[in-house]
Amino acid sequence: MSATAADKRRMILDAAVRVFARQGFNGCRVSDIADEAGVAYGLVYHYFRSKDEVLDTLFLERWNVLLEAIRETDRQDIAPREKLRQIASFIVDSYRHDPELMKVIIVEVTRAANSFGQTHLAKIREAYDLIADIVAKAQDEGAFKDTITPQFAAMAFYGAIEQVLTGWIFELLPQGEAEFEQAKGFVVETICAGLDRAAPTV
Amino acid sequence: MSATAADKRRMILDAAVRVFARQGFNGCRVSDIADEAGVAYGLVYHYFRSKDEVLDTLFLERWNVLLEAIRETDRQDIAPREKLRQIASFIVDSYRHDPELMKVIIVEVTRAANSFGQTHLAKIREAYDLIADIVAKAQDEGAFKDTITPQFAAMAFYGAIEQVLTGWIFELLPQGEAEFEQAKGFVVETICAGLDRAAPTV
DNA sequence: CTCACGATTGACTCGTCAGTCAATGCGGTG
DNA sequence: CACCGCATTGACTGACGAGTCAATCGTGAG
Repeated sequence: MSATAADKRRMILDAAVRVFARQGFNGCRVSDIADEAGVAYGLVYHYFRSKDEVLDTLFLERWNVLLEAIRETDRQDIAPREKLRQIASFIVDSYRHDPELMKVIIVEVTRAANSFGQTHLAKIREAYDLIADIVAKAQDEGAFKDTITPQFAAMAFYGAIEQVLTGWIFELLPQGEAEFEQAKGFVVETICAGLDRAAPTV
Repeated sequence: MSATAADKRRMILDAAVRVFARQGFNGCRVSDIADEAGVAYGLVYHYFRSKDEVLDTLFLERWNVLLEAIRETDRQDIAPREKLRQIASFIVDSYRHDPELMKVIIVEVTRAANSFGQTHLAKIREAYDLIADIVAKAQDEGAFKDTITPQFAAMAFYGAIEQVLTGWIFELLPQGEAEFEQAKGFVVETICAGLDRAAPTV
């Protein structure tokens, strides 16, 4: 029994991740993806309308998982700091599990968001808004000080994590199991200390 | 008297900033740059070896200014927190002064270090290292706690700022004079509170 | 066994651009 | 004025690569 239809589609997506990570979205040919997947050129166009749609699909697939993870975290009855820790954890684990996919999402999609559809921007904004909501709620409850707007806090939080991933992606930071765990703690410790009510407001 | 030779080169660079910001590096033609500059197609190749070299030049020009600003800040005999504040200030002001150029640098270069020469990575790393040095020195002096490695701290700091700029660039955050000033304070307050010795280590 | 239909193939088309180059303009110099 | 050398022009070329499509394969139903 050979690969079924759905499998081929998956193979193309997985191959695309490797190719995009290696050569960049603009630096690769559709034929590179087909070759990497061990599939004929035309089959890519059987499953996807265009090269763009392949990238879109990868992004949406993963980003929706992230959004769901954030919502799930927010549903729990735990301290705001713990929520942020779970989110940081999830993102770092996503990188640990599939660094190439995260590289594509961080490096290629942001750039693409510029040129193609605003669709992605809306999705990305959803994540920021969810994080901002968590911060806003924490401020209402008095857990976080309210001298920083939730929007800025969300940006600082997400930006810090993303930059650490970027450091790993471009080998500007050493990476390994120890660093992954360390990073979760560092990011949350740093950002939350700054947001915490107990922190001195300078 | 019409524009001199050096002026034309400058005009091409300035036009490139506008075009790259509007259409992205990959989404524009060299002829778009020439048109925007009000100059013949071939002249671009008189001053630059290739389309890539135009982007390279823009990036290096600006990044070297940033590096010099960081070094100058570090030379002063002021508290580490004040140093970070000056750096954040410089970056935000760079955006205020020329948002299109910063957009190009952040979106097309920093995030594209992948496809682009590794040359840029070395330059980018220099900035991170300078910031990390400031943090390391602060830890030695006991001003910052040493539970966070200087490298991570540098990433968190730079990442937080860059993400705020990205928010402005993609209109995910409101921008204006007030926001620019606010942002400087927020980023430094948040990150430094987390790094400060006085902050609770969780 | 045969038909039908989706899966699969890869050669081909067709537009798009980066980069070239021969021709022309123009300011300075002797 | 005559000449030189750099600045400037824009039509042209050659490569490249996204997307098309007609032909072939494989399989499940009748």
